[in-house]
Amino acid sequence: MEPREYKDEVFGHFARIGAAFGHAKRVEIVDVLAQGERTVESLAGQLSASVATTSRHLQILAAAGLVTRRVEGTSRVYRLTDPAVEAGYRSLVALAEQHIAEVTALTDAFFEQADGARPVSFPEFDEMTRSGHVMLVDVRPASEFAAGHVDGAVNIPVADLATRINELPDDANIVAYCRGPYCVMASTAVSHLRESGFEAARLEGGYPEWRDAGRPIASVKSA
Amino acid sequence: MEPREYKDEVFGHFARIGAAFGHAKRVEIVDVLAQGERTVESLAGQLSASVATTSRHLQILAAAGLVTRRVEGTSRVYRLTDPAVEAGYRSLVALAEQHIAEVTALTDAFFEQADGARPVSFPEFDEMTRSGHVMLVDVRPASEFAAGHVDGAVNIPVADLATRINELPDDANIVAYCRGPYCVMASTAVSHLRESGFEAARLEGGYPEWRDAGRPIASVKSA
DNA sequence: TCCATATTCAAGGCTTCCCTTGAATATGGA
DNA sequence: TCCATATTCAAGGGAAGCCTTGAATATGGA
Repeated sequence: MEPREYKDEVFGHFARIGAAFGHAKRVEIVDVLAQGERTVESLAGQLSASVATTSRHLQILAAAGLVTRRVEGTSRVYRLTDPAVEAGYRSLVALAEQHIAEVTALTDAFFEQADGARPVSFPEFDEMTRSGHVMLVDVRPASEFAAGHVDGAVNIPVADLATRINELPDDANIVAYCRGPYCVMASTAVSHLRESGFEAARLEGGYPEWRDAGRPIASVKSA
Repeated sequence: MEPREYKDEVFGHFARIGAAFGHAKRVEIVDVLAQGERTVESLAGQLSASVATTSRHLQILAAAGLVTRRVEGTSRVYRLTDPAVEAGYRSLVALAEQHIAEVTALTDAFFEQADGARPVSFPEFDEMTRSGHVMLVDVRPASEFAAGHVDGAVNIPVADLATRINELPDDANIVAYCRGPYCVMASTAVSHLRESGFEAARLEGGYPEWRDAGRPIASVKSA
């Protein structure tokens, strides 16, 4: 084999990984799977994409070795192959944040108009906790909460918020979080809560950022 | 802006970075630029690609914020925007090595037939140094050697090897290195040296791996 | 066995990307 | 000023990727 041929093959393999991250829906799949495993249909709903398209994207990710699956009844449950995939995804995001000014501008603008509130940083959250009654709400789906959550948080998935809003004390400051700085669930929850008369704000980072900062976490043991 | 629309935009930006890494030639460009800056023409030669194509790829990388350039006379000298780009590239490579079995298989097979010699690991190199006369040769181009090299190495670019072969002592064990485990220059040099009757082997890692292992390095100060 | 559910496959039309060729632009020096 | 050099741009053909639709496959339960 000629050196040129060898190089094209090796770099071609590297490029396959890059290309796997080269479509918005596939990046979103990785983002969601980083929180826990999912069936095809559940992912399709999350992505607002058809099941067939989602299945195709999952196959591309699987061909690049980024995801694997497990059969459970008639469903196939996909998950990230290993933690290195999430690490790779995070370095991709870091590059995007650093080099594409639009990402931060877009994010600031979206959340500004979505919930009209400045996010609460971790130190600010600590301060709020010391000075008053704060309730921390994890608005992700129950399965993600079970896989790992901020120690002391209460799980109220954003889908259930309307029916469970009576569980919230009137006098508390409510702080909501979800999957991370680009996840909109906490923002949606905050704007609903504010419309219902609560004091509410969104935590700046989500569960992965909290965990990676070495802060206390917990998970639900399966019975 | 609707949440779905926002997500598509943000993940679309992330995907732009992924897509920038989604072509073999572009990955190779990043690999080469990680060793030091280069002009378009010089890159084109290295890639065995036309200047126009290389220029186009560089523009795609620049649009993703991965490279920038500097004008020098009639040339434009491209470089990686910052060290985070190399870090991102390395995590891509790590994913490929871990998940695509073909990469390691291909690499082993290629070097086996290319120089027929097992590469020398860093500990083995230390052992060789202790027990006998070893000459370490950096076969990369002079500009890359100048930007940083293994402390104590001698620079003989692979292109000059034929004319400078008389600089090498007959009785030494020669160990060659270049840009890394996927770089073929050291392998080419080793097979030439062996044909000329020298004892020669290839170091398993290249300069970046040596440096990242915290081993002693040096660089040439510009006069 | 038969049906409902979950996923994958196949065909198509549409868009995007890639490379080649040849022309256009810009810079430095004769 | 004029030319040589280095890079970028523009147009066109060919390949690859994406999404939709509808059919095919596989599993669990009635």
